[in-house]
Amino acid sequence: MNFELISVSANSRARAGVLTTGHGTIETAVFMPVGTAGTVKGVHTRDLKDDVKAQIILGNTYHLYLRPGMDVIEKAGGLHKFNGWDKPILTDSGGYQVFSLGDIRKLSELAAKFQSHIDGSYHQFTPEGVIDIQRTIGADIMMAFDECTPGDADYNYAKKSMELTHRWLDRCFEQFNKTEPKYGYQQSIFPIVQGSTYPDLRRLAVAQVKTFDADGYAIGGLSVGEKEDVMYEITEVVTADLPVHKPRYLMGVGTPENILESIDRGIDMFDCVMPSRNGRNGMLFTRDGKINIRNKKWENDHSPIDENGTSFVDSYSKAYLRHLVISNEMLGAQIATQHNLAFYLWLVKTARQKIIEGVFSSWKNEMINRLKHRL
RNA sequence: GGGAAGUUUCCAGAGUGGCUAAAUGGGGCAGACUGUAAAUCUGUUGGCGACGCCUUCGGUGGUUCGAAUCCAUCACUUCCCA
Repeated sequence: MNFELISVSANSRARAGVLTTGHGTIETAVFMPVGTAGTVKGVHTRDLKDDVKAQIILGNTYHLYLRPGMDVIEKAGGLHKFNGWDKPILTDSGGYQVFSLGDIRKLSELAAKFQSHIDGSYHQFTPEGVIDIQRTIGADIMMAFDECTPGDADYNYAKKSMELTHRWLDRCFEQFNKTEPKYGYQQSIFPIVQGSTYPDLRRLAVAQVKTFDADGYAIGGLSVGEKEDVMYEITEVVTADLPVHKPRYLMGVGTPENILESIDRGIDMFDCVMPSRNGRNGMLFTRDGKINIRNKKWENDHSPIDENGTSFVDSYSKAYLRHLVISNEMLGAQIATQHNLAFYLWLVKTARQKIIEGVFSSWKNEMINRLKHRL
């Protein structure tokens, strides 16, 4: 994997780059649609590629491991073959599930033990096992197995949690180094910086993570309940110390505003369920602000969903989409998801362009003002 | 022609003397959603000069301190027998 910085903003840390993987190149800053179960819910790979213009999508270790299971994925020849997506894939390690499935798991030094949310069966993830699973999935970018520390963790818990993540990181790399890709292309592993909302812990974490010469570095444990200005502050602390010549991935972020602010602070890669989940739930993101398409005011608005939109679905009318969403028609969720993803991809692509043109900051400020609106 | 059951707030449907502006579901309206246990979840849904008041349970008239709940009568609906 190779990362080349094309341009860096003069008056901020914003960067434009090109990341090269075994499944092609990725122009950063990039937004990666989330496809937990091997599918970006409701969107065909064709539309994802040609219409949304996604460059890379996510899959999830925990979900794919439980269903369909590694046997099926391996027999398919990896996730790319299984779901028909021939561009890069990044898999999350299951660290977030350790966090979000909190009630049905137990952490120990050795492993995270958990109960399947599907059938209650008992399983455990070790750092080694998680690497093996991601080898089988065939992710271009695999994530280290971490504990995603909750946003309200006290200092002591955050420190212990971070240290566990670091010990797990050692094991992840050890396993990574003694195993081989299964499908003939290179795989990379990104460590994850934890340390919660404490700058000194975050600095320690960066230092620790940097001891591995990884292809890229992720920031985890943000947008998990802490205040937004704290998230920005921590992002700044972390990007200040990360290697300049490697991509930085801010996990799970965020709103369009969050993404622009984070690009400004030196982030290259993003993923978030927000455009897809909120889309399914009737919320649209546009460059002029947010729309709750279920609201009565759109009942007879026969204008396009988004006059400035880049997706073909944007020519459907608001009134029609409202009808679909309210009637619980599956096409409503599909259109809204596709629109939102296309918007997110447009947003980061435009940010990249503005960085290259050297006008990112002014554009960002203007954009954030528009995005705040509620239509 | 005879008999039976029923008529409740937008709909369906509980409630059979005071704790009932009235369960629950649907629908409506609004909100939430950040490495997806989410096509999910939450709030609200008679009116108002709102910690109180007013009007509601087919119509009318009664009984009672008090009625959606009991009685009489009228209207309508459904079912059964001719």
